[in-house]
Amino acid sequence: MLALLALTTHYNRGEPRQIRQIATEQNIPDRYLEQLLATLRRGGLVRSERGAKGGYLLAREPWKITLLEVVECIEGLKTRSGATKSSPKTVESAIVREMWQEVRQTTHSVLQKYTLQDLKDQRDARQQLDIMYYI
Amino acid sequence: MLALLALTTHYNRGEPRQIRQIATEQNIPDRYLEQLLATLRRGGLVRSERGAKGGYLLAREPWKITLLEVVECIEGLKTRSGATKSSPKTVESAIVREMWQEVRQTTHSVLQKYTLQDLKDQRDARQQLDIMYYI
DNA sequence: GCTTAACCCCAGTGGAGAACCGGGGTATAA
DNA sequence: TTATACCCCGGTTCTCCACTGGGGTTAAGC
Repeated sequence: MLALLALTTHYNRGEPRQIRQIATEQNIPDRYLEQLLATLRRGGLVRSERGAKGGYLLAREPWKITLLEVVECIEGLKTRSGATKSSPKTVESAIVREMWQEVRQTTHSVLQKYTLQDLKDQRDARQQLDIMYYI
Repeated sequence: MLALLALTTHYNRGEPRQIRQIATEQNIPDRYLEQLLATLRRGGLVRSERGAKGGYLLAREPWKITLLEVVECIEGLKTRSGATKSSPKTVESAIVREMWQEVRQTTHSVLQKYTLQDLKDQRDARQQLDIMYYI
């Protein structure tokens, strides 16, 4: 999220952002961040440019990338416990499962209502506030 | 959850329910269930009677026990990553943290709106439906 | 009182996933 | 041609969860 927020910030510049920079700014180990960004690239959320002066860019406009997409991309759309006919053996387990499904659904709807742009806007507003308080 | 649902079912009988029975009915390893119930007891959600003919009972009426209480009891009200002055270093991380906090809050509100009684009612309704379809 | 059924406490094991590190390879600007 | 930065793959460490096992203590029933 921090990395994508960083990419969002530099989105309008049109030029790629390097792993190293993001890593040092956001205190993320760079080799680790590399893997995360690779996953996001395979998921079609960012694109990369290789070679010197290369780096990463958002693949789409930041207001078209929801946080839900981000989460599902990096944690891989888990259909856990082998969804293939893992039958809800008892009525009780089915009820409990559905209850958890509802929980899951609400978190999805929260994550879906925010985009990277929203995050950036919030951050900008917060920074403005901090400056005003500082004065 | 399954164990508590079982206890809810037998709540009106006033007599305790044994770990073994619940375990076999709900396909839970009994030694494991023992620990979970011990945790729930320490959290004040169930009470136990020792000795022969002992077992577990709900500590309160099932409509006064929310699923949120259950979850927080067994997973221990985590203030993760050492909440003690783990300062939100950057503005970005603060924003992201607050976003996750909102997700967390919505799951809490979902879990809070359901009680064990609700779960039991749902199960009873489901069972009735199953019978009708069977006929 | 003795047995037995049940809870009680504590200490460990195994697997999964997340975070992270390292060693090389490949594309591209200068 | 070289330096930069992405690319791929494999391994390590840590933590949590589910689960197991070895003993204790309480209390009902004979």
